[in-house]
Amino acid sequence: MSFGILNLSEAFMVRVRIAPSPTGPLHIGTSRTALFNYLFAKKQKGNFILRIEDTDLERSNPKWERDILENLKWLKIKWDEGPTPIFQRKIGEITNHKTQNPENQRYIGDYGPYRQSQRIESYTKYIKKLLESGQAFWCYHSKEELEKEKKEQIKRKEAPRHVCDKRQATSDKKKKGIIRFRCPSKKLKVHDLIRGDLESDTGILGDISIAKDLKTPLYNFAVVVDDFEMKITPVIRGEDHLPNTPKQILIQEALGFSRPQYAHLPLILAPDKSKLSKRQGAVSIREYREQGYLLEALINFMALLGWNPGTDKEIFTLPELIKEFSLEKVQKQGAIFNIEKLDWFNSYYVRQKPLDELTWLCIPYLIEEGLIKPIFKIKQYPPAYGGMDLKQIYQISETKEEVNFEYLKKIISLYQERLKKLSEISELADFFFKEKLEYKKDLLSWKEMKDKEILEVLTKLEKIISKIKSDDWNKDNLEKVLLAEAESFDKLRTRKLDRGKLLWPLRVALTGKKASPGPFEIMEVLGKEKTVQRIDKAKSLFSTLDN
RNA sequence: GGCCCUAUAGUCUAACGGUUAGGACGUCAGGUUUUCAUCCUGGAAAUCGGGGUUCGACUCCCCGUAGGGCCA
Repeated sequence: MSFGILNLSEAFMVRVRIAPSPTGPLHIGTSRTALFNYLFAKKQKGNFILRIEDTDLERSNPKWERDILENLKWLKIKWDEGPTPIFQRKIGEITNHKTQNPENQRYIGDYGPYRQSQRIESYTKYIKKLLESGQAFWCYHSKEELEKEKKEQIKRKEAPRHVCDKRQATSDKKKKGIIRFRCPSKKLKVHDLIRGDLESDTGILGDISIAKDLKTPLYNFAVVVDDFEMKITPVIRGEDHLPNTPKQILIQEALGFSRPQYAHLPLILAPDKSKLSKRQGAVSIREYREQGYLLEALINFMALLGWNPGTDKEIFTLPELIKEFSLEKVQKQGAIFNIEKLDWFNSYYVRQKPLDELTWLCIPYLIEEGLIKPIFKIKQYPPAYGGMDLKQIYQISETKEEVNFEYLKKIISLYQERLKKLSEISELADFFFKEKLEYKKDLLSWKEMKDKEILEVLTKLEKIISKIKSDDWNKDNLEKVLLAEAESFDKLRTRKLDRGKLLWPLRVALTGKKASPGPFEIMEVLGKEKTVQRIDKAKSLFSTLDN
């Protein structure tokens, strides 16, 4: 890994990065920062880098790094560089049944990420340099002493900071110390691509800590070294880093580094306007993915949180975003994460999905709820005909019936317009997979219908339906026959047409639910036998009337 | 406590000194529909407050206020 010599085209290349700490799963905020960096890089035909800031060994965990990588890939935010060109996975390899989308497996990042833990030599080099020039020093003040100093400063209404009065050029093996940087006092002007000119007084910074020892750099120092060596510009990051910027610039200047451009993005806020955190609910991409939000919806939603194209267009694909994106259109104020808008985007993209793909995406949720089980059927052929063939089918858990993908696809098609998120499918469509429906007989009543009337309707339905031939068992024909009947049936009693008297009890008998798709398409999927069975079951609820 | 950032409907935002302050989500009403959803039509809803600058301010400046971030 070397950043020493860059050729000319590289020197002028836009290179941006995100630098998450692997201390938790990929956060919505981090993803949005990643997205903006990615869009900026791609628009400028530059590179986007992923750098894992894992110097805090106690809080870092490889499992979180894996989560960050996996979910960035799922979002199709691909990074362009890395030290290890090893990350290739076999096409078709499946890690998690919920990621079972053939699209995702075609590309898997070609590189591992940069990691701070693998760049210690660089940090040591520059810490030594500052120590030698006297711009940094060892400080051995105890926690108690620092605490006391701070309290007194607050009492005097001064900025809390440490100004060391016992600076040591070399380390003292016997005592536990820390390396600090002496911040020069001056007025510092910074131009921010989003916020404009900012000015601050660095005199109040004191002697900031930059490393625990020669091999353990602290955040503000490591960032400066990394961004310089990786030739990052502009640094596009969250607004929470704004106060760090002057510190980092002073360190840059002490080291003789060039200054990158800066762009500080507005924060994503919880509904109570505080910084979005775990306390307010789901904040990781993984959680949204598992709930059945589509990456298209998440990307589109995140892009519009703090950015707008300047037109009324709201629906954007990733390539369209790359085309339209610019930092000038990024907002200054924090944006509240509005889940209702996300839901709207998601239901939009669900409706746009090709049905095959949507079915693939929904099946895992049916499996997870235990409604169906995936099973493999092996067909044996003589060797000359290829030996054997593996076919995936599904078994309905309750009835042990075997159904194929096409059957599930028919069911999913009924819900394409009804799903806000994929996870809802099992609750909405469970009646297709149940042996017995659980519902109260009152539910069969449309408006003020009495038991006697309901029974009459059900009997009539059963009679008509059992006459329909299997060959004619399809939605259109069922609709034709039953609608005609509904009209003549109703005309006998009331002047105003009310098809509900026939269709509501029918639909409830089939589904056991007060809301569902229409009865005709449901009947088509269920088939004649089950349809008749279910009407019969509904009739049996009124058995006392019969006698 | 110190420093910094921000301010248009409930929410995301448009209007780069002159518009009946526009769009989207949500919400409400109506239509289509057996129900739900989709779809269509329509409605309610905003420039934080006070001073300036200007013929004219959502827009520029100042002071408040409110919210947020960082530091420990």
